[in-house]
Amino acid sequence: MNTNKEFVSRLLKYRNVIMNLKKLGIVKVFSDNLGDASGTTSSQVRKDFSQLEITGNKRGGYNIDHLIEKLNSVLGENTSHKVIIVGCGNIGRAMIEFNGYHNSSLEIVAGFDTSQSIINEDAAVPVYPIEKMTDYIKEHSIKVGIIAVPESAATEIYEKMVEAGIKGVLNFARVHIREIDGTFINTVNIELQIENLFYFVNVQEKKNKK
Amino acid sequence: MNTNKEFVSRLLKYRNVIMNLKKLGIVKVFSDNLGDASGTTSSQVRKDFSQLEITGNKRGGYNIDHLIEKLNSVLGENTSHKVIIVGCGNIGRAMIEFNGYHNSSLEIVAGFDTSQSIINEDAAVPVYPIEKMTDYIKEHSIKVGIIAVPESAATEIYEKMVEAGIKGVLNFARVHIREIDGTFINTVNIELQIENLFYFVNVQEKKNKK
DNA sequence: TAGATTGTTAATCGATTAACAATC
DNA sequence: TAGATTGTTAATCGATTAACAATC
Repeated sequence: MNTNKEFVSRLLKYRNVIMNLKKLGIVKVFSDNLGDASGTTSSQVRKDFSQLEITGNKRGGYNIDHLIEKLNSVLGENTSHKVIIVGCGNIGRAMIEFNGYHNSSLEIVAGFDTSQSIINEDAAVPVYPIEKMTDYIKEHSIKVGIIAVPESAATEIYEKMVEAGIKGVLNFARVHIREIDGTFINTVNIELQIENLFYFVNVQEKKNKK
Repeated sequence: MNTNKEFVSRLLKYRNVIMNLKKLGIVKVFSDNLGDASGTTSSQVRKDFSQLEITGNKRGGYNIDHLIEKLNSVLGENTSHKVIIVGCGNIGRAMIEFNGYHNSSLEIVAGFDTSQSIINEDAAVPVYPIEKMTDYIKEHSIKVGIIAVPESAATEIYEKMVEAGIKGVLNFARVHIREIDGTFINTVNIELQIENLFYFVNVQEKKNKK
């Protein structure tokens, strides 16, 4: 079975769309609709489902409850995912607040920082000094962490996290971190995304002028 | 020539790495090092350069100044990119602040929101009521915008932005937005990334237990 | 039934990788 | 020279797409 990142991300998108449809009272869905809503094609949807041995009805599409059940058994129940965050500057703090009122699957349970002025161990989401990170990860069996520190510190923090037992990292720093065996890194590089957009916008603009 | 997103993103990464090397006083770089630092392979680097007709020296690698010049001519100078942001809640505000002290290529010039309490037209980065968005985009010829509104509002905002003249959008909302012809959307879905990590971490954990 | 949609196979496509001759 | 690295070609790989028979 195909198990790459893109495949899993598509499955997560499908589930997300389906959950929204369910809220609207919809009972069945066609590969065509699901493709549109997920930004892919009907072929792709059917192919993916086929790999998971999810079957539909030749004319009636896919039953939503059935889909959810199957997707959950592959993806795991969409329960809350406890996560810590290192670096509680702008992005870090935004993530913590985002966390609070958005009823998502993501639950940030603690933050860590070096700056004395940011530390607040009594907040709803406590922010501890970085020295306490290793113990916290071990005590709470944290498996996934977010890195929101400056690029110069990212690799070092990553290594410390992994040493303490973290297996997955979402990296907001603007450096490439080399994955340690048995761990996973997803990188979100906002500036790169913006620069990427400008490239395509500019190229098109030049074309149009011709 | 190859012009997909991944290709352009690699070029941007190369430039970023090279700029850092230059700061360190380094004059030439090998495809091997550049691959490592960008999270790709030496083959890929040489292939990419070959497509851009960037040449190195059979034993001496690539001259950094030469590389920067060539990359700039393809990617455009890395000057400041003026951007607006719609939705100034948590993520939006974080982006605005991030913007301030990080000397990056990204410059957020204005924010827009519907919430009266957030609006502040006199701030360093002013936040206007959403009604003023269209005029602002036209007056300042803004080409790229960030969407940081709840998913229910994302598509509508996108369409308004495009109508006003925006060509590229960075989307933080958790929905797939269908691209209007001639425009570009990059999506950053943080929750999806986290869920994606948990999937792989969990799969591995199960494997290890066996 | 006629029409629509699935499920699956084969074709396509393009990106990545490997390999190695050229050459500094 | 010997060794290292580029530049390019060909091979590989896998994901996506297209197509259509099966069937509800």
